Amino acid sequence: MEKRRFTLPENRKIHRQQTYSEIFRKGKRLKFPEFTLVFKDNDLPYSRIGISVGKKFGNAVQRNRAKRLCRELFRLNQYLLPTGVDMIFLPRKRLLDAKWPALVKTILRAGKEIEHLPRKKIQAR
RNA sequence: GCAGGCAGGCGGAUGAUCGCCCGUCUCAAGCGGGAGGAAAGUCCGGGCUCCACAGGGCAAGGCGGUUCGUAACACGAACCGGGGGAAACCCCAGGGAAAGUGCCACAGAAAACAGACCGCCCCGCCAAAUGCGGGGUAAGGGUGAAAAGGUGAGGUAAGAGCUCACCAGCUGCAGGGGUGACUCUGCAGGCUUGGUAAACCCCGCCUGGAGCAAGACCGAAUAGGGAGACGUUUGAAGGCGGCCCGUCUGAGUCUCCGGGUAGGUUGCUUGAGGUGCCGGGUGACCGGCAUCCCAGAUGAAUGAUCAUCCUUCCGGUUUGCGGAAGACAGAACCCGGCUUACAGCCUGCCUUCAAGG
RNA sequence: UGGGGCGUCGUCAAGCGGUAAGACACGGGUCUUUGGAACCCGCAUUCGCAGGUUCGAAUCCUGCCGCCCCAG
Repeated sequence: MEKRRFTLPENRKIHRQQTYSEIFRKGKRLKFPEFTLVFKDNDLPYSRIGISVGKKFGNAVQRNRAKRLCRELFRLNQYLLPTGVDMIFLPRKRLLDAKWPALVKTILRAGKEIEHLPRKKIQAR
């Protein structure tokens, strides 16, 4: 079995404001108790991650923790999630009180739902 | 021991696995480093950078006991003065109200060039009392946050700093102490001049403006500016081609310069630096020597998971065990302060009370 | 980073040193067979919070807290 590396290079992150607005405009949304996920197909051989946490969420410590948890969720489960998808995490307040196994469960369920949706689109074409 | 005051410190620990950012010439590996006492609020003061600037004044804003400390401060230290507390100790924007102007509600006679409601006293009118009129007075009354020195004696028609003694306070002078704020003692004076300047104001002192998104450098694509060269029946340039010839298209093409957007680089971390020892100073702090290099991100790193231990709580209670929680809070150019938030714990000194020796 | 503004009853608000207006809403009452309307009465001892100045502070000063808006 090939040894997999759980790294997160710079090009797996979404940086540009334009990309964010595009995903928000054209992407689909999935709501979970801990966070909302906005996602859209990209034409790349890998998936990318973006995180958006507003000022209302809390102070800097709480915002940072939310971002780091989301990033770890994506990084550690990147081979179990569909490829070629841009996804933006919108954390909710409950994320900070959630337990790690529950979060993993949620992200895997999200991955399955995403995988089913684009296939329908491909078949329709 | 209880209660309290002051000063200072810590801010969970260790390991494993998977990651992130920076440095080590580049990539990988390896190695080294990777949030705080407040990093916070952005309330002051500086450094640094750019712009402006002969000198002086005004305006505006800030500060306000004194002397030190400091790069500087609105900060700190010591002291002085005032206030609070039984004490340790704490608090104070703490210059000027005998330069001027304003304000002081209600109550009260009167709230500030002093004044007269009730009183008290004298005189006149009336036979007398009451009453009325004229005058003197500021002791007593009541109002108020605040009422024109206090007490006693003399004095008087009644009284009054009108006079005297003592006390409080003011001004001036002299002397002693202190660098000084100030304080102590003595003498003289007028007898006493309300509060408010975080009301206007006066006096003294301070302040040029912006901010690292400062500033510097590199710089696409597209559009456009300036200069020059070669060209438009004597054909520049481009296509075909390794190149020349040739042939086709054909009116612009090429070079240089300057500005400059996206973006990138730099500023960017060695500094009024930390730690230890010694010395000076009551202290803030300063000096010397040794030693250390300790985050530099930029759509923004410093994390996650799992163990073991520590602290606290709950169930349980002999131990064990099971479960939960671990404050406030995240660097953004860098320092010095101030202010605010903070679970729990530790250390030293001091005060009061209680008990014992 | 720099600058500006606002917090007063449940809501909208006036007041800017001397007892905190008013409107709507709400509660009670009068009137009416009942409801509405009208009228009367009631409704802010934390004026965002904490200190200070003053005899006295919503108002003046200082420090916090929250919200909103600009500029680059």
